[in-house]
Amino acid sequence: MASPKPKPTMKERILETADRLFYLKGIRAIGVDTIAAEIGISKRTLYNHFPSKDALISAYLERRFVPRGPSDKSAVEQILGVFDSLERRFASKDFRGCPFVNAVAEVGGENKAVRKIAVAFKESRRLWFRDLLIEIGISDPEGLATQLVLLVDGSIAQDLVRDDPAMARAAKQAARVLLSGAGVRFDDPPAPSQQKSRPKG
Amino acid sequence: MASPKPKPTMKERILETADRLFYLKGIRAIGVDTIAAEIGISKRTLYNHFPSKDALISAYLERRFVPRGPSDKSAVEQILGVFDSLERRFASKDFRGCPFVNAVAEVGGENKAVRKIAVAFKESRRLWFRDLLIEIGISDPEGLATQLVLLVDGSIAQDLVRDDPAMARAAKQAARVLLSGAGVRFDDPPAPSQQKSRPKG
DNA sequence: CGTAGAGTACACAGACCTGTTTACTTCGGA
DNA sequence: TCCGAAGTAAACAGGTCTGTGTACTCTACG
Repeated sequence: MASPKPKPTMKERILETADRLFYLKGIRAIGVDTIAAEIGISKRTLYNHFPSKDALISAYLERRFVPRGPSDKSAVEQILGVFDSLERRFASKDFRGCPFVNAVAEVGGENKAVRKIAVAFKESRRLWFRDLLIEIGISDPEGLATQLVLLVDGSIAQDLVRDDPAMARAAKQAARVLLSGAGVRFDDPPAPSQQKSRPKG
Repeated sequence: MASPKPKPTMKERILETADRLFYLKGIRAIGVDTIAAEIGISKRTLYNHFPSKDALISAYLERRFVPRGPSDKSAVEQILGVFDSLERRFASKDFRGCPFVNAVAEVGGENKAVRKIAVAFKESRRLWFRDLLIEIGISDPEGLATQLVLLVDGSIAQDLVRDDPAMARAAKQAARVLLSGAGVRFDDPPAPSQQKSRPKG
Protein backbone atom coordinates (compact mmCIF):
# COMPACT_ATOMS: atom_id res chain seq x y z
CA MET A 1 0.00 0.00 0.00
CA ALA A 2 2.82 2.30 0.68
CA SER A 3 3.98 1.99 -2.90
CA PRO A 4 1.32 0.77 -5.28
CA LYS A 5 3.65 1.49 -8.19
CA PRO A 6 7.04 -0.01 -7.57
CA LYS A 7 7.76 0.05 -11.28
CA PRO A 8 7.61 3.62 -12.60
CA THR A 9 6.81 4.03 -16.24
CA MET A 10 9.53 4.89 -18.69
CA LYS A 11 8.03 8.33 -19.25
CA GLU A 12 8.14 8.99 -15.56
CA ARG A 13 11.72 7.82 -15.31
CA ILE A 14 12.68 10.21 -18.08
CA LEU A 15 10.83 13.04 -16.39
CA GLU A 16 12.34 12.33 -13.01
CA THR A 17 15.84 12.39 -14.44
CA ALA A 18 15.20 15.44 -16.58
CA ASP A 19 13.84 17.23 -13.53
CA ARG A 20 16.86 16.50 -11.43
CA LEU A 21 19.39 17.46 -14.09
CA PHE A 22 17.52 20.47 -15.48
CA TYR A 23 16.96 21.85 -12.02
CA LEU A 24 20.41 21.26 -10.60
CA LYS A 25 22.55 22.04 -13.64
CA GLY A 26 20.34 24.24 -15.76
CA ILE A 27 18.16 23.56 -18.78
CA ARG A 28 20.67 24.77 -21.34
CA ALA A 29 23.50 22.97 -19.61
CA ILE A 30 21.91 19.54 -20.03
CA GLY A 31 21.49 17.82 -23.37
CA VAL A 32 19.08 15.02 -24.15
CA ASP A 33 22.08 12.76 -24.57
CA THR A 34 23.01 13.27 -20.95
CA ILE A 35 19.51 12.51 -19.74
CA ALA A 36 19.26 9.33 -21.78
CA ALA A 37 22.70 8.18 -20.68
CA GLU A 38 21.87 8.84 -17.03
CA ILE A 39 18.89 6.50 -17.24
CA GLY A 40 20.71 4.02 -19.42
CA ILE A 41 18.32 4.24 -22.34
CA SER A 42 18.95 5.15 -25.93
CA LYS A 43 18.26 8.64 -27.19
CA ARG A 44 15.77 7.10 -29.58
CA THR A 45 13.66 5.90 -26.69
CA LEU A 46 13.63 9.35 -25.16
CA TYR A 47 12.46 10.85 -28.42
CA ASN A 48 9.75 8.23 -28.61
CA HIS A 49 8.26 9.66 -25.43
CA PHE A 50 8.87 13.36 -26.01
CA PRO A 51 8.89 14.82 -29.50
CA SER A 52 11.47 17.47 -28.70
CA LYS A 53 13.57 18.90 -25.93
CA ASP A 54 11.17 21.81 -25.65
CA ALA A 55 8.34 19.37 -24.96
CA LEU A 56 10.46 17.77 -22.27
CA ILE A 57 11.14 21.16 -20.73
CA SER A 58 7.45 21.96 -20.63
CA ALA A 59 6.66 18.58 -19.12
CA TYR A 60 9.37 19.15 -16.53
CA LEU A 61 7.81 22.42 -15.43
CA GLU A 62 4.27 21.08 -15.50
CA ARG A 63 5.39 18.25 -13.28
CA ARG A 64 6.80 20.77 -10.84
CA PHE A 65 3.48 22.59 -10.82
CA VAL A 66 1.70 20.73 -8.03
CA PRO A 67 -1.17 22.69 -6.48
CA ARG A 68 -1.20 23.14 -2.74
CA GLY A 69 -3.73 20.90 -1.09
CA PRO A 70 -6.02 21.79 1.79
CA SER A 71 -4.72 21.87 5.32
CA ASP A 72 -6.18 21.51 8.77
CA LYS A 73 -4.02 24.28 10.11
CA SER A 74 -5.25 27.82 10.53
CA ALA A 75 -4.88 30.27 7.67
CA VAL A 76 -2.23 32.28 9.46
CA GLU A 77 -0.29 29.16 10.31
CA GLN A 78 -0.42 28.05 6.71
CA ILE A 79 0.84 31.40 5.49
CA LEU A 80 3.71 31.60 7.92
CA GLY A 81 4.42 27.91 7.45
CA VAL A 82 5.41 28.66 3.87
CA PHE A 83 8.50 30.42 5.14
CA ASP A 84 9.37 27.55 7.44
CA SER A 85 9.19 25.22 4.46
CA LEU A 86 11.38 27.58 2.52
CA GLU A 87 13.96 27.67 5.27
CA ARG A 88 14.12 23.89 5.27
CA ARG A 89 14.52 23.79 1.52
CA PHE A 90 17.20 26.50 1.60
CA ALA A 91 19.19 24.35 3.98
CA SER A 92 19.32 21.55 1.42
CA LYS A 93 22.37 21.48 -0.80
CA ASP A 94 20.10 20.58 -3.71
CA PHE A 95 18.17 23.83 -3.61
CA ARG A 96 18.88 25.96 -6.65
CA GLY A 97 16.17 28.61 -6.67
CA CYS A 98 12.73 28.60 -8.21
CA PRO A 99 12.63 26.30 -11.24
CA PHE A 100 10.07 28.50 -12.95
CA VAL A 101 12.01 31.72 -12.50
CA ASN A 102 15.22 29.98 -13.53
CA ALA A 103 13.57 28.53 -16.61
CA VAL A 104 12.27 31.93 -17.66
CA ALA A 105 15.70 33.43 -17.10
CA GLU A 106 17.30 30.74 -19.22
CA VAL A 107 14.90 30.19 -22.09
CA GLY A 108 11.98 32.53 -21.44
CA GLY A 109 13.03 34.80 -24.26
CA GLU A 110 12.42 32.19 -26.93
CA ASN A 111 10.16 29.59 -25.37
CA LYS A 112 6.71 31.03 -24.83
CA ALA A 113 5.32 27.83 -23.31
CA VAL A 114 7.82 28.12 -20.48
CA ARG A 115 6.75 31.64 -19.68
CA LYS A 116 3.10 30.67 -19.78
CA ILE A 117 3.60 27.84 -17.29
CA ALA A 118 5.68 30.06 -15.05
CA VAL A 119 3.05 32.79 -15.01
CA ALA A 120 0.34 30.25 -14.21
CA PHE A 121 2.40 28.88 -11.34
CA LYS A 122 3.15 32.26 -9.84
CA GLU A 123 -0.44 33.33 -10.09
CA SER A 124 -1.67 30.12 -8.49
CA ARG A 125 0.60 30.75 -5.55
CA ARG A 126 -0.65 34.29 -5.24
CA LEU A 127 -4.25 33.10 -5.29
CA TRP A 128 -3.47 30.54 -2.63
CA PHE A 129 -2.28 33.35 -0.37
CA ARG A 130 -5.22 35.51 -1.34
CA ASP A 131 -7.81 32.90 -0.49
CA LEU A 132 -6.29 32.35 2.91
CA LEU A 133 -6.29 36.10 3.50
CA ILE A 134 -9.93 36.27 2.50
CA GLU A 135 -10.60 33.51 4.98
CA ILE A 136 -8.90 35.58 7.64
CA GLY A 137 -11.03 38.51 6.61
CA ILE A 138 -8.53 41.27 6.08
CA SER A 139 -9.34 44.30 4.01
CA ASP A 140 -7.04 44.06 0.98
CA PRO A 141 -6.33 40.39 0.35
CA GLU A 142 -5.25 40.96 -3.25
CA GLY A 143 -2.62 43.52 -2.38
CA LEU A 144 -1.30 41.69 0.63
CA ALA A 145 -1.16 38.40 -1.26
CA THR A 146 1.04 40.08 -3.86
CA GLN A 147 3.30 41.44 -1.14
CA LEU A 148 3.63 37.98 0.38
CA VAL A 149 4.68 36.40 -2.90
CA LEU A 150 7.27 39.14 -3.24
CA LEU A 151 8.73 38.01 0.06
CA VAL A 152 8.69 34.39 -1.05
CA ASP A 153 10.40 35.04 -4.37
CA GLY A 154 12.74 37.57 -2.85
CA SER A 155 13.98 35.11 -0.28
CA ILE A 156 14.39 32.45 -2.97
CA ALA A 157 16.45 34.77 -5.17
CA GLN A 158 18.59 35.90 -2.25
CA ASP A 159 19.18 32.34 -1.11
CA LEU A 160 20.07 31.27 -4.63
CA VAL A 161 22.87 33.82 -4.61
CA ARG A 162 23.92 33.81 -0.96
CA ASP A 163 22.98 30.27 0.05
CA ASP A 164 21.69 31.52 3.38
CA PRO A 165 18.55 30.04 4.95
CA ALA A 166 18.30 33.11 7.16
CA MET A 167 16.68 34.79 4.17
CA ALA A 168 13.59 32.69 4.86
CA ARG A 169 13.47 33.81 8.47
CA ALA A 170 13.80 37.45 7.41
CA ALA A 171 10.95 36.96 4.98
CA LYS A 172 8.83 35.35 7.67
CA GLN A 173 9.46 38.25 10.00
CA ALA A 174 8.49 40.72 7.29
CA ALA A 175 5.36 38.70 6.57
CA ARG A 176 4.42 38.91 10.22
CA VAL A 177 4.79 42.68 10.14
CA LEU A 178 2.67 42.94 7.00
CA LEU A 179 -0.01 40.69 8.46
CA SER A 180 0.10 42.59 11.70
CA GLY A 181 -0.29 45.84 9.81
CA ALA A 182 -3.40 44.37 8.20
CA GLY A 183 -4.90 43.71 11.59
CA VAL A 184 -3.98 40.06 12.10
CA ARG A 185 -3.36 39.05 15.71
CA PHE A 186 -0.84 36.32 16.42
CA ASP A 187 -1.83 33.88 19.09
CA ASP A 188 1.40 32.03 18.51
CA PRO A 189 4.37 34.35 18.53
CA PRO A 190 7.74 33.28 17.11
CA ALA A 191 9.04 31.61 20.27
CA PRO A 192 8.50 27.84 20.28
CA SER A 193 6.90 27.90 23.70
CA GLN A 194 3.35 26.62 23.64
CA GLN A 195 1.53 29.51 25.17
CA LYS A 196 -2.18 29.20 25.05
CA SER A 197 -4.22 31.30 22.72
CA ARG A 198 -5.32 34.52 24.19
CA PRO A 199 -9.03 35.04 23.74
CA LYS A 200 -9.43 37.54 21.00
CA GLY A 201 -12.11 39.66 22.60
CA MET B 1 32.25 68.35 -22.25
CA ALA B 2 29.17 66.41 -22.91
CA SER B 3 31.19 63.60 -24.46
CA PRO B 4 34.89 63.72 -23.73
CA LYS B 5 35.31 60.24 -25.17
CA PRO B 6 33.51 59.96 -28.47
CA LYS B 7 35.69 57.02 -29.40
CA PRO B 8 35.18 54.14 -26.98
CA THR B 9 37.97 51.66 -26.69
CA MET B 10 37.70 48.28 -28.34
CA LYS B 11 37.53 46.55 -24.97
CA GLU B 12 34.64 48.76 -23.98
CA ARG B 13 32.83 48.09 -27.25
CA ILE B 14 33.16 44.37 -26.65
CA LEU B 15 31.90 44.74 -23.11
CA GLU B 16 28.98 46.91 -24.13
CA THR B 17 27.88 44.39 -26.73
CA ALA B 18 28.44 41.41 -24.47
CA ASP B 19 26.39 43.14 -21.80
CA ARG B 20 23.47 43.77 -24.07
CA LEU B 21 23.41 40.28 -25.55
CA PHE B 22 24.20 38.38 -22.36
CA TYR B 23 21.55 40.26 -20.47
CA LEU B 24 18.80 40.17 -23.05
CA LYS B 25 19.32 36.66 -24.44
CA GLY B 26 21.15 34.86 -21.69
CA ILE B 27 24.78 34.00 -21.13
CA ARG B 28 24.55 30.46 -22.40
CA ALA B 29 22.45 31.50 -25.36
CA ILE B 30 25.11 33.84 -26.75
CA GLY B 31 28.40 32.63 -28.18
CA VAL B 32 31.52 34.67 -28.60
CA ASP B 33 31.01 34.39 -32.35
CA THR B 34 27.75 36.27 -32.05
CA ILE B 35 29.30 39.04 -29.99
CA ALA B 36 32.20 39.49 -32.40
CA ALA B 37 29.89 39.49 -35.40
CA GLU B 38 27.59 42.04 -33.79
CA ILE B 39 30.49 44.48 -33.42
CA GLY B 40 31.95 43.56 -36.78
CA ILE B 41 35.27 42.35 -35.42
CA SER B 42 36.94 38.99 -35.75
CA LYS B 43 36.76 36.43 -33.03
CA ARG B 44 40.53 36.62 -32.82
CA THR B 45 40.33 40.25 -31.76
CA LEU B 46 37.84 39.41 -29.03
CA TYR B 47 40.14 36.74 -27.66
CA ASN B 48 43.01 39.22 -27.72
CA HIS B 49 41.09 41.31 -25.18
CA PHE B 50 39.56 38.57 -23.05
CA PRO B 51 41.33 35.26 -22.56
CA SER B 52 38.12 33.24 -22.33
CA LYS B 53 34.38 33.52 -22.34
CA ASP B 54 34.37 33.10 -18.58
CA ALA B 55 36.60 36.15 -18.25
CA LEU B 56 34.18 38.07 -20.43
CA ILE B 57 31.26 36.96 -18.27
CA SER B 58 33.04 38.14 -15.13
CA ALA B 59 33.88 41.46 -16.75
CA TYR B 60 30.27 41.82 -17.82
CA LEU B 61 29.02 41.40 -14.27
CA GLU B 62 31.72 43.59 -12.77
CA ARG B 63 30.74 46.31 -15.19
CA ARG B 64 27.14 46.01 -14.02
CA PHE B 65 28.29 46.39 -10.45
CA VAL B 66 28.19 50.17 -10.10
CA PRO B 67 27.94 51.38 -6.50
CA ARG B 68 25.18 53.78 -5.61
CA GLY B 69 26.46 57.29 -5.18
CA PRO B 70 25.41 59.78 -2.53
CA SER B 71 22.16 61.67 -2.85
CA ASP B 72 20.79 64.94 -1.57
CA LYS B 73 17.41 63.39 -0.89
CA SER B 74 16.32 62.19 2.52
CA ALA B 75 17.06 58.63 3.55
CA VAL B 76 13.42 57.61 3.41
CA GLU B 77 13.04 59.17 -0.02
CA GLN B 78 16.08 57.30 -1.25
CA ILE B 79 14.77 54.00 0.07
CA LEU B 80 11.32 54.40 -1.40
CA GLY B 81 12.82 55.86 -4.58
CA VAL B 82 14.41 52.49 -5.28
CA PHE B 83 10.98 51.07 -5.98
CA ASP B 84 10.09 53.96 -8.26
CA SER B 85 13.25 53.27 -10.23
CA LEU B 86 12.31 49.62 -10.38
CA GLU B 87 8.87 50.43 -11.67
CA ARG B 88 10.37 52.50 -14.46
CA ARG B 89 12.79 49.72 -15.37
CA PHE B 90 10.03 47.13 -15.29
CA ALA B 91 8.11 49.18 -17.82
CA SER B 92 11.00 48.93 -20.28
CA LYS B 93 10.80 46.11 -22.77
CA ASP B 94 14.51 45.54 -22.27
CA PHE B 95 14.19 44.57 -18.64
CA ARG B 96 14.98 40.91 -18.09
CA GLY B 97 15.44 40.54 -14.36
CA CYS B 98 18.54 40.91 -12.22
CA PRO B 99 21.68 40.13 -14.23
CA PHE B 100 23.42 38.74 -11.16
CA VAL B 101 20.60 36.41 -10.17
CA ASN B 102 20.18 35.30 -13.77
CA ALA B 103 23.90 34.65 -14.13
CA VAL B 104 23.94 32.53 -10.99
CA ALA B 105 20.90 30.63 -12.23
CA GLU B 106 22.59 30.00 -15.56
CA VAL B 107 26.21 29.27 -14.73
CA GLY B 108 26.48 29.65 -10.96
CA GLY B 109 26.85 25.92 -10.53
CA GLU B 110 30.16 25.77 -12.35
CA ASN B 111 31.51 29.31 -12.36
CA LYS B 112 32.54 30.35 -8.89
CA ALA B 113 33.65 33.81 -9.94
CA VAL B 114 30.11 34.60 -11.03
CA ARG B 115 28.70 33.62 -7.67
CA LYS B 116 31.30 35.64 -5.86
CA ILE B 117 30.49 38.79 -7.81
CA ALA B 118 26.77 38.23 -7.35
CA VAL B 119 27.12 37.83 -3.59
CA ALA B 120 29.22 40.99 -3.39
CA PHE B 121 26.62 42.90 -5.34
CA LYS B 122 23.70 41.72 -3.25
CA GLU B 123 25.53 42.47 -0.06
CA SER B 124 26.50 45.95 -1.21
CA ARG B 125 22.86 46.69 -1.90
CA ARG B 126 21.87 45.44 1.51
CA LEU B 127 24.51 47.60 3.15
CA TRP B 128 23.30 50.59 1.21
CA PHE B 129 19.84 50.09 2.71
CA ARG B 130 21.30 49.41 6.13
CA ASP B 131 23.35 52.60 6.21
CA LEU B 132 20.33 54.66 5.28
CA LEU B 133 18.32 52.95 8.02
CA ILE B 134 21.07 53.69 10.51
CA GLU B 135 20.91 57.31 9.38
CA ILE B 136 17.20 57.27 10.09
CA GLY B 137 17.91 55.80 13.48
CA ILE B 138 15.63 52.80 13.61
CA SER B 139 16.27 49.97 16.00
CA ASP B 140 17.14 46.98 13.76
CA PRO B 141 18.72 48.31 10.58
CA GLU B 142 20.35 44.99 9.68
CA GLY B 143 17.14 43.04 9.80
CA LEU B 144 15.05 45.63 8.06
CA ALA B 145 17.67 46.10 5.35
CA THR B 146 17.48 42.38 4.62
CA GLN B 147 13.71 42.57 4.42
CA LEU B 148 13.92 45.47 1.99
CA VAL B 149 16.26 43.61 -0.35
CA LEU B 150 13.82 40.72 -0.26
CA LEU B 151 11.16 43.06 -1.57
CA VAL B 152 13.49 44.36 -4.26
CA ASP B 153 14.52 40.92 -5.49
CA GLY B 154 11.02 39.57 -5.11
CA SER B 155 9.56 42.27 -7.31
CA ILE B 156 12.31 41.70 -9.87
CA ALA B 157 11.65 37.95 -10.00
CA GLN B 158 7.91 38.46 -10.24
CA ASP B 159 8.28 41.04 -12.98
CA LEU B 160 10.66 38.78 -14.89
CA VAL B 161 7.92 36.17 -15.03
CA ARG B 162 4.79 38.30 -15.21
CA ASP B 163 6.14 41.43 -16.89
CA ASP B 164 4.05 43.60 -14.62
CA PRO B 165 5.41 46.90 -13.24
CA ALA B 166 2.72 46.81 -10.56
CA MET B 167 5.04 44.43 -8.72
CA ALA B 168 7.25 47.42 -7.95
CA ARG B 169 4.33 49.36 -6.53
CA ALA B 170 3.33 46.42 -4.36
CA ALA B 171 6.89 46.19 -3.10
CA LYS B 172 6.94 49.90 -2.34
CA GLN B 173 3.73 49.62 -0.38
CA ALA B 174 5.13 46.72 1.60
CA ALA B 175 8.30 48.70 2.24
CA ARG B 176 6.22 51.53 3.60
CA VAL B 177 4.48 49.18 6.00
CA LEU B 178 7.79 47.73 7.17
CA LEU B 179 9.29 51.18 7.66
CA SER B 180 6.16 52.33 9.40
CA GLY B 181 6.34 49.32 11.68
CA ALA B 182 9.88 50.36 12.56
CA GLY B 183 8.66 53.76 13.61
CA VAL B 184 9.30 55.82 10.50
CA ARG B 185 6.83 58.66 9.88
CA PHE B 186 5.95 59.64 6.35
CA ASP B 187 5.54 63.35 5.71
CA ASP B 188 4.77 62.59 2.11
CA PRO B 189 1.97 60.07 1.90
CA PRO B 190 1.67 57.99 -1.26
CA ALA B 191 -0.79 58.35 -4.05
CA PRO B 192 -4.19 60.06 -4.07
CA SER B 193 -5.72 56.98 -2.53
CA GLN B 194 -7.33 57.71 0.80
CA GLN B 195 -4.65 57.21 3.38
CA LYS B 196 -5.63 56.67 6.93
CA SER B 197 -2.45 58.23 8.22
CA ARG B 198 -3.50 60.96 10.59
CA PRO B 199 -1.31 64.00 10.46
CA LYS B 200 1.06 63.24 13.26
CA GLY B 201 -0.07 64.98 16.30
C1' DC C 1 60.54 55.55 -44.72
C1' DG C 2 59.79 51.51 -42.10
C1' DT C 3 58.27 49.01 -38.52
C1' DA C 4 55.38 47.36 -34.82
C1' DG C 5 50.98 46.83 -33.10
C1' DA C 6 46.32 46.13 -33.90
C1' DG C 7 42.95 44.15 -36.48
C1' DT C 8 41.12 40.97 -40.33
C1' DA C 9 39.94 36.77 -42.79
C1' DC C 10 39.48 32.23 -42.52
C1' DA C 11 40.43 27.66 -41.68
C1' DC C 12 40.79 24.34 -38.16
C1' DA C 13 40.35 21.24 -33.90
C1' DG C 14 37.58 18.91 -30.92
C1' DA C 15 33.67 18.87 -28.53
C1' DC C 16 28.80 19.11 -27.95
C1' DC C 17 24.01 19.97 -29.57
C1' DT C 18 19.21 18.32 -31.44
C1' DG C 19 17.05 15.12 -33.99
C1' DT C 20 16.84 11.10 -37.51
C1' DT C 21 17.81 6.76 -39.51
C1' DT C 22 18.73 1.89 -39.87
C1' DA C 23 19.03 -2.56 -38.28
C1' DC C 24 18.79 -5.58 -34.46
C1' DT C 25 16.85 -7.63 -30.05
C1' DT C 26 13.54 -8.75 -26.57
C1' DC C 27 9.31 -10.18 -24.86
C1' DG C 28 4.31 -10.37 -23.68
C1' DG C 29 0.19 -12.02 -25.20
C1' DA C 30 -3.51 -13.30 -28.98
C1' DT D 1 3.79 -19.80 -32.68
C1' DC D 2 4.07 -15.49 -34.48
C1' DC D 3 3.26 -10.62 -34.34
C1' DG D 4 3.89 -6.17 -32.83
C1' DA D 5 5.34 -2.94 -29.52
C1' DA D 6 9.19 -1.24 -27.17
C1' DG D 7 13.84 -0.77 -26.58
C1' DT D 8 18.89 -0.97 -28.10
C1' DA D 9 23.16 0.29 -30.51
C1' DA D 10 25.43 3.06 -33.47
C1' DA D 11 25.98 5.94 -36.98
C1' DC D 12 24.71 10.09 -39.23
C1' DA D 13 23.26 15.00 -40.56
C1' DG D 14 23.85 19.53 -39.91
C1' DG D 15 24.49 22.71 -36.54
C1' DT D 16 26.80 25.27 -32.74
C1' DC D 17 30.23 25.97 -29.27
C1' DT D 18 35.05 27.58 -27.41
C1' DG D 19 39.45 28.42 -28.56
C1' DT D 20 43.78 28.31 -31.72
C1' DG D 21 46.73 29.01 -35.80
C1' DT D 22 48.23 31.41 -39.76
C1' DA D 23 48.89 34.72 -42.98
C1' DC D 24 47.46 39.18 -44.54
C1' DT D 25 46.43 44.39 -44.20
C1' DC D 26 46.11 48.72 -42.38
C1' DT D 27 47.81 52.66 -39.99
C1' DA D 28 49.98 55.56 -36.46
C1' DC D 29 54.24 57.11 -35.27
C1' DG D 30 59.34 57.43 -34.64
